[in-house]
Amino acid sequence: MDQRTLRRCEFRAGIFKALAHPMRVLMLETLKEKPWCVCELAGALGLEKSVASKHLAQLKAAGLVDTEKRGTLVEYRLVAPCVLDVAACAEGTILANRRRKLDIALPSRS
Amino acid sequence: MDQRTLRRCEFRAGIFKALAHPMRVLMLETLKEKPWCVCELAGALGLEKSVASKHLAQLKAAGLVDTEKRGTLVEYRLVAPCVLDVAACAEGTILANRRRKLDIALPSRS
DNA sequence: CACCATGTTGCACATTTTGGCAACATTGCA
DNA sequence: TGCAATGTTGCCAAAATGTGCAACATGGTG
Repeated sequence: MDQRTLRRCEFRAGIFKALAHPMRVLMLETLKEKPWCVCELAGALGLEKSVASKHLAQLKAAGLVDTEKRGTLVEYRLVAPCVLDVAACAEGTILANRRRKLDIALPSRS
Repeated sequence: MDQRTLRRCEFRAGIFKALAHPMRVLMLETLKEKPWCVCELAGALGLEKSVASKHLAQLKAAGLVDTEKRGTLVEYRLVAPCVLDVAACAEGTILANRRRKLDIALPSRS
């Protein structure tokens, strides 16, 4: 409960908050392949450009993506690919545990 | 942009949303050592018991923790420890990248 | 049974987040 | 210079979230 622990939890919660939206997860997965500019992402995902820009700004504030200006457009690229691996790990663990509980609840299916 | 991809992103965003609060992150880190009941956690973290219960309910709905009734109290235990490793990985990557950018911006410090 | 400890739920209120629209800034080009 | 393309920001309304308090449910004990 010391201040240092609280700071760490706030920082990590901030990272997770940036990931806590389906469209932002989808954006990161899209950026995994190659950098995209805002209008490309907005078009591919069916978003208003302002909405896409705001989502990307949140990801950037969390340090998950970075930008590079190229003339009149802004390229976003993924910084921390490990968060996507983590998402896959968590999803796998949670689904496996959910299945395990169902097997216990319904043993007749064995 | 197919439905299957969208479902996956929604599921993962749901996991991250459950993690997107400092107190819930702290709860998971606390549960890493051993199972705790609600009143113990509430007391240790300085929370109303109702608040602690609601946070834990969110973690349980996301599949990150599980419960076991022991008489009049309810024990919560961690299901997916990998999310804590993910948090550490992401934090490390982000902080390293942040430092790298500062070094580029301020090369005189080398 | 009454009583207490533990958890959960309902409600009200404040805060935060989200999406859409318009306005503005910046860059490239004719 | 004017104009078009790209991004960002400001504002607002709707939706979601967080917190505290009270009420309720459940299980153990005298």
